[in-house]
Parts: sequence; C-alpha cells; structure tokens
Amino acid sequence: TLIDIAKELDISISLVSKVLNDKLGTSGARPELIDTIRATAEKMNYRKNSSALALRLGRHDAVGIYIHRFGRPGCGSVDSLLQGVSAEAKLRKQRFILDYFKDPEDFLALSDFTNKSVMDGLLLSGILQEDQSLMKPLLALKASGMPVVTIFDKQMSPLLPNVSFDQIEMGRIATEHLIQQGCRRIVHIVDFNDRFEGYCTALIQNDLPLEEKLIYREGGAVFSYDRGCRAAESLLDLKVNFDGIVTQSDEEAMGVMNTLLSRGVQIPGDVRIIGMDNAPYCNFAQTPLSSVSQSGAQRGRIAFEKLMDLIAGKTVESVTIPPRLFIRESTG
Amino acid sequence: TLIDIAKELDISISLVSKVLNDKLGTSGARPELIDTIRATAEKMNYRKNSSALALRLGRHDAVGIYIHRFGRPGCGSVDSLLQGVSAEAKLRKQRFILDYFKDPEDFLALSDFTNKSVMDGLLLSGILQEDQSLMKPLLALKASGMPVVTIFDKQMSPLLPNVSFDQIEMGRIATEHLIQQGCRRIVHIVDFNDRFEGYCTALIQNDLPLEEKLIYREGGAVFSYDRGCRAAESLLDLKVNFDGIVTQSDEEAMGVMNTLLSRGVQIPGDVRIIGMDNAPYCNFAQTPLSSVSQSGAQRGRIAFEKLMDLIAGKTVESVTIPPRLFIRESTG
DNA sequence: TTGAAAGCGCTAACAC
DNA sequence: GTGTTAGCGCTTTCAA
Repeated sequence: TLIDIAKELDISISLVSKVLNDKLGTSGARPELIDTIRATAEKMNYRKNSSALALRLGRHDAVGIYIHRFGRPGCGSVDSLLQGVSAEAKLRKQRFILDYFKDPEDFLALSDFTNKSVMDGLLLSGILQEDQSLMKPLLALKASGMPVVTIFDKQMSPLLPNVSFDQIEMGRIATEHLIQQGCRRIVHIVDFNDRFEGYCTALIQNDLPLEEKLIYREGGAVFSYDRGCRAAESLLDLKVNFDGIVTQSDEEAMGVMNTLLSRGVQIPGDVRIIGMDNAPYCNFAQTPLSSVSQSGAQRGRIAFEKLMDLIAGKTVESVTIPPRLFIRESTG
Repeated sequence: TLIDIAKELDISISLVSKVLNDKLGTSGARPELIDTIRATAEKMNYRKNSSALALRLGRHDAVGIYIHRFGRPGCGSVDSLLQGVSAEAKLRKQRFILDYFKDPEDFLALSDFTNKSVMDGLLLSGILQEDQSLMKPLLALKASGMPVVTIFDKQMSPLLPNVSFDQIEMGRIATEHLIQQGCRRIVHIVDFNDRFEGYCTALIQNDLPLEEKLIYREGGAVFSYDRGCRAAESLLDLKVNFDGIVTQSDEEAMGVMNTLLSRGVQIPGDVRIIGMDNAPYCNFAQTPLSSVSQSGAQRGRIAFEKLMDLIAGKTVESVTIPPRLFIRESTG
C-alpha cells in the first residue's frame, strides 16, 4: 500500500518511503510534494505492514514475556508484573506476546514461537527452579542471539541479566517494622530461608535474642493459609509468649489472623501481624493487614527497560529492587 | 534458511519448501530425497521465518487480546480470563498479543498495532461502556476485515459476536441458594440492575415478598468493601430483620461479613452471606465465603474458539455462559 | 520428479 | 530531487 500511494501520485515507491520515514538524506525533496505525500498517506489511512518491515529490517517491535506463574492465587504478583510490563511496552510502542509455562518441558514447547523471526527479545519470569533445567534451553536461546532478561528471585547465570527483589531485605524490613512498633517476642513462620535470614538480621541488629520457640517450621505446603492456621494454633496450644508475627505470605497471615481472632486474641492489641506480597485482600481482612512487598509493576517496568537496552546492543547489569512496606492496622 | 538447506543439498528451494510442507502434489518426490531433506532440516535446526510467512500468506498465527480491566482488584477475573485464552492459544499453536486499555482514547492509541499485518483477529474484553464510544472504532476495525470477538457483559452490536455471562442468572442463582438454605428475609445490595433482577426473580419463584427494607441502595462506589460495611451497619442500626444477604461482589461481602462479625452477628448461624466473583480470598475470610461466578477461564477459551472460527471464515453466534455456584461455610 | 520465477510490502544503496 | 533495483524468506504457479 506504499505502492498505492506511489501509484496515486504517480511517483516512485522509494520516494514515498523516504518521505514517510523522514529519511531524505542531505538533499531533500520538494516541500509541496512532501506535503502531498503525507496528506495522501493520511487520506488513504496508510499503515506500515509490520510483516514486511520485520522481514526487511529484522526488527519486530515485539517482545515475548513468558511467565512461570508464581505467588499465591489472588496475591496479585503476576498481575502487577504484567501491569508494569504493559505500561512500559505501551510507552515504547512495543507489542508484547504473553505466554505461560508450568515446567521446563512446557517452556521447550514454546521454543517454536521463540525466535528472532517473531520477537526482538524475551522476558522470563517466575520462581527459580531448583533443578536448573531451564538453564540449558535458555542459554541456548541466548547463544542463538536472542536477548533475554529474567525476572527470577535470583540471577540464574552471569549471562542472563536478572531483575530480582531482595528476599533477605523483605524479611528484615518486616521484622524491623514490628520491632519499631514495640514488639519484642516476634514469631516467624519459615518458608524461604532468605527471608528468615532477614528476620534474624533484624533481631540481631536490635539486640534481640533468637528464640527457637518463636520460629515455626513444618513440612506442609509453603505459604498456605492452612500453614498459618496451624502455626497460630500450635503457638496458642504451646502457650508460647509472643507479641508479633512475621509471615512469608499474606495468605499465611490471614490464616494466623483468623485463628487468633477466633481464639480471642486481639490484633493489634495483643499481637501485631505483618504478611508479605501486599495482596489486594489485605484491605479486606478483619483487621487490615500490613504487608511488605516487591513492587511487581516496578519490576516489570525495569525488566522491560533492560531488555530494550539489551536489544539496542548495550550491556546491562542485573538489579535488585528493594521491597516496600505497606502499613495497615494489623501492626498499628 | 530454506535457502541454506537447498544450498547444502544442492537442490532447489521450492523443492525443500514442498517437502517440508507435505505439498508435493500428486506426483511426489524421491523417497530418499524426502528423507534427506527432512533430516537436514532437522540437523540444521530449521524454523520457518514467521515474518516471511506472514508477508507471503497474510496469516500470523497470532491474535490480539485487549483488556479493559474489569472486576475488583484481587478478584481474579482478568487473570482467569487470561488463563483460558492462553490455554486455548497454546492448544492451537497461536501466539497472543496482550494489551490493556483504560478508555476509548486509549483503545484508539492501540490502533496502530491492530491491523491485519500484525494479527489475524482480535479479542476484546471488559465491561461495556455506557457511552458506547468504543462502538465506532470497533465497527471500523471490523469493517476493515479484522475478525473481532468481544467479551463484554452484553453484546455490543449484532455484528460483533460476544461471549457474555448471564448477569440475571447470577443474581437468581445466588438468591435461590440462600432460599434453599432456609433463608426467608434476604437482603440485596444493588450495584448492577440485571443482578438485582435475578434476585427478584428468585424471590418471586419462591413466593417470597420483595421488601424495600431489604434492598440496599446508595450512591457510593459500586462493588466496594466500604459499601459492604456501610450496608451492614445501616441494616443493624435500622434493626432490620434479615437472615441472608446477597452482595454483588466478594469485596462487598467481605465488608458485610467483617462488620457483622465485629458487631456480634454469627455467620452463618444468624445470617448467611453469598458474594459474587469467587475471588481467591473467599477462602481466607473469617468464615469462608460462598460465591457465584462466571468462569473466566471458560469464557476466555470459548471466546478464543469463536475467534478462530471467525478467522476460518465460519459464521459465529454470541453465547452466554451460565454462572456457577461455589458453596462454602458462609452459607453452610 | 524437480526447478525457475514471481511476488507479498518494504528499505537502502546507488544511479541519474 | 527523484527513480531503479536488489533482496529480506517464503510459497506457488508454471514449465521442464
């Protein structure tokens, strides 16, 4: 349809192309002709053909984002990540191609879609797999020339720039907040070790002792509501003396809160609670729940930026996003 | 890189293409050559160039999905829709291009991305705008030959097949459930009129009277937690006699529940509550919350199917998905 | 049974 | 200032 414009005006296709792309070199063209061309393009509602462009230029103005779903249902992590990515994509006039995968085989099945004839780069998000079996296909992709930025909790390989958030700091900040609020005997439900490390750090920095009785561990499903319930019941049954509790998910925190409330414990009067993720439902708890969270949107935005830099040929470094505290009544 | 294979084997490009596409016509080719070609393609890790294919064939194996975010934060509607779409897309080996828009202007800004040189069809999802200002650009798109399927609450135009869910039935089913559980004085918080209509229908079908005192209306933010709180307080303050309550969102229901509980009302002992959306946090309520919901995933899947049919040139009709009941303790 | 050639829509090097 | 041409990778018609 560049052709149509050229035909309509009885001039050459390349001239139309040059004018419409502002690539007239030093010499330029007749101003009136330029205007005519622009006007005609407008009139004919001309849009570039993306396929032709992509074929010619090898650029697509499109990136892939593959998500290994993480976070608890309803916690909004994936959703906010997507928000961030999409906002940045819109800003830079890039399309993005979404897909989900649940395991490395699933990821491999996506590989037909994942090549330079489809997208300019790839964003990969999820919780790092223990078995590292994603490593090989990913590095192969990278080696084939595809720019890749990961959004994992930890950097996977020095070759793959990563946008992580600071798990240790999450644990530390949550615990520190409770200490600031006057808590001295703070329980922690251990899921991730890094977050637990942050909990320890905060106690140590404040000269508080680490007490085994205050540290809840069990083999059940990590981060779950039920785990929170069981933790609270166990604490109450063992008559553990505590005035604060840091959980590693809001879901756990909800379990704790509901159990404590139903057994007559006042929140935040007797016990202050803080969760993690800053899920939307923190506001719908019996006592609105404080939380500490990664900003998923910020992460998405930054990851997208990094990817664009990578595509542009710049070298990019991994970054770590600091967590943020969201204070509500449960720690009031 | 078809070229590479041809060069490697010293045969013509077109032959390679034909073999790899199983398009040898009636005559066929030398079986051993066929095998060699296949093997070489495999060895060289050949992948079709999507841009070239798209340019040549005018097909992309990609559809757009534009979402006008709907539902309350954390209710999971958009998320589950995306799940459905993505599952179906994977099944049919289609890519999908995601974008969000917040108003009609925003949608117009997407129009550069939205053409036949980028995608084979478009899925559009959200809550139907009162002002219908989406209509014009959408119909223009449609007229330009782009297959469009909408995922709105109501069909927008006879020209645009829609996958809706039955709002009236949602109200009816929720109310009917409470009646089955023995409720006789059922409160309803009115947001959408269709759902209210369903509430009325259920009462009438069960020979129960419609009572103005049991119908809560106000001007505040629709579907919100605070609205639920205010409704509950108002009912209690006015000493209204009621034994069940149907809200139009889980968020509202949470507000109602928390308020009732804090004022000593037993759930489900004194009052049964049912919400709408089946948000993940229904399980995290003090008393797990019953809910009635559209299946977002099913909607997404069906919409995708319809779109594929449309792209394939079939005629497709709008459909309405029936809601489903999720029974939990709050209506026990 | 195989190959040559045109063309999808566009850009960029080069010529005039 | 403007036009010609080659070519991105592929499919398909037609010829051999």
